[in-house]
Amino acid sequence: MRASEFLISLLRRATDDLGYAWPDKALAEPPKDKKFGDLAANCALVLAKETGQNPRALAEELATRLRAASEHIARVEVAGPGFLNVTFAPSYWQSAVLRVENAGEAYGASNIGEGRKAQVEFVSANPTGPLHIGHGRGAAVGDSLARIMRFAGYAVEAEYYINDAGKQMRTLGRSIWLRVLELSGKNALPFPEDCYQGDYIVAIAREMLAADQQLHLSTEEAGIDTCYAYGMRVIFEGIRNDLTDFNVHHDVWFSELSLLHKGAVEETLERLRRAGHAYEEDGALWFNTMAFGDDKNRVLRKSDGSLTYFASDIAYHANKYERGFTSITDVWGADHHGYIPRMRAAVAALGQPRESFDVVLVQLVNLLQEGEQIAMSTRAGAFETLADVIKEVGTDAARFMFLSRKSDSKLDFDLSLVRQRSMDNPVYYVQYAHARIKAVQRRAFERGLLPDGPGELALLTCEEELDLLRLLDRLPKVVEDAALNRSPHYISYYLMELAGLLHRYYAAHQVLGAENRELIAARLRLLRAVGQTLKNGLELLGVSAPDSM
RNA sequence: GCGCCAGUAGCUCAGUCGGAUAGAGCAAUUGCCUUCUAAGCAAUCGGUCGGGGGUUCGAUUCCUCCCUGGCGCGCCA
Repeated sequence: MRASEFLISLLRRATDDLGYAWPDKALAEPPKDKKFGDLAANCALVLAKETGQNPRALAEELATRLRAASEHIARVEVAGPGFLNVTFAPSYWQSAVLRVENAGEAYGASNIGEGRKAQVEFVSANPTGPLHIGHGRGAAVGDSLARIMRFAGYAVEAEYYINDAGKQMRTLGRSIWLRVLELSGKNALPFPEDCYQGDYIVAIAREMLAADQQLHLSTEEAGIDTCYAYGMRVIFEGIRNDLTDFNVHHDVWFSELSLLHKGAVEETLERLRRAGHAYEEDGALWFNTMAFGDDKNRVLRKSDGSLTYFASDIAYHANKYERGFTSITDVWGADHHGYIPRMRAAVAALGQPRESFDVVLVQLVNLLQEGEQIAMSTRAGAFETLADVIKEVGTDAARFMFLSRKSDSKLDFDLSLVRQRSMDNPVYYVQYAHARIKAVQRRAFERGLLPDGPGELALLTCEEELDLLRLLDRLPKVVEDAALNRSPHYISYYLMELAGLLHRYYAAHQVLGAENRELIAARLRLLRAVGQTLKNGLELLGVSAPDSM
């Protein structure tokens, strides 16, 4: 059991003995200042507030009981307004190594998800052009979130929703078709503004013409259809390749068209109508989202008979619930935030609990070079696409950069910084810690010092070692928090801190140069546990843990 | 005009279901490589947590009013 859980279990017993119910808001966390001990518990403060008691007196009573409660408790002090500052015996922290060794690759995993079926949907970019850097951030966040939730005990499926129906797909076909005509010298008209401008459209047109030199002789209708089918396939292949290169995995690729073919959208509209949430007005079909807190009601079917995106999005989410997910997380670009109230309204109208649906907003990415903004124009400039960025800085550096910020805040992505090997670019700092450990292990092996030696963990008593042990102990809690708050960046910050402690330890103490073999063996065990923990954390971010750098 | 997000050290950012003297990296200054990887370590410097009120024993955190920036407010997709 990790330390904070252990402490809370002791405190629960103590409060029980005193005849109080355990306050759920009470926490046991490392204090800001180490001089306050290993963990600070605020339960006396919370309890005093609830019961109108003197917090310090209550804390004293709890402290007395706590001191007698376990041999692992070395010291308990009442401080400030009524904190319980608790210091554990080193033996407790040393046992963290055992917990890492026993769990191995699973260290940090937990079961707070209780096996609930959870879906994380992310990227879901329309297959009308290559992924750009903003999609990359959503991809990193969604993919990492799926990994983290899986590790925290959810049964996670990662999904990509393909908007393969609707007007923009026809626009794609038309864009390519017009380029085909242009390249064949048949059309001197200026290229329309509402068509896709990117160079990739021209490239696809050229490719198609090379394969079929008679293509431009088709009728417009057939030409557009051909171009659409071909273009979508090429672009979609490109998207899948980019995601693979970016170490991003989706379990399910869900087609909007398949929903329409099944009649699921009509069915959903009928369902809303029967439930009294949809009504006809001005020749259109409306959804009364205001009844669920939205600003205004929204159109489902326009007066010209065509469906809105919102209609198929509702059907899509209804479908998610039909597939048995009880936790649904959508990762959206922040420019879609205005969509949240109506989607929440839809979830409520479908009779699903509010907490079953989450949206993680990912803010736009500001692409810089040497501190200067690179214009994200429609022109296909250098480094605009995700593929270019990966090529330029690598998957590890790009993912770590995306995941080391709260997703809902703007991100300056400076190519020159992400390329740099400095603390401005912490991915190397963390990876280097792992590589250093591996280097020591290799050297130990060469010298015949087995990394698997028993090593008396009780010898790990210096301050740097205890700092590492205390932090190892916390990983499971960090993963839980990251999963519950849908915040992959918690993992990044944890890893930077752990890497920092490792580097400090490395500089302060010789592992292989320790006084005796027992101490060497104990330190090798500690290093191995730290290495495993770094690796597990990096895996959650989808970043590699290299053995050497 | 309305709504969402943000404003924390010179820069980039954590922290915010109320807690103790607000943290990290970078930058700046100064040390540390004949010893396990210097992509590293140590030390110094650096703050009215955008501003004003309020609630509280206690507010960067909660409420309220402003200021600044980004985004969004279609029978668009």
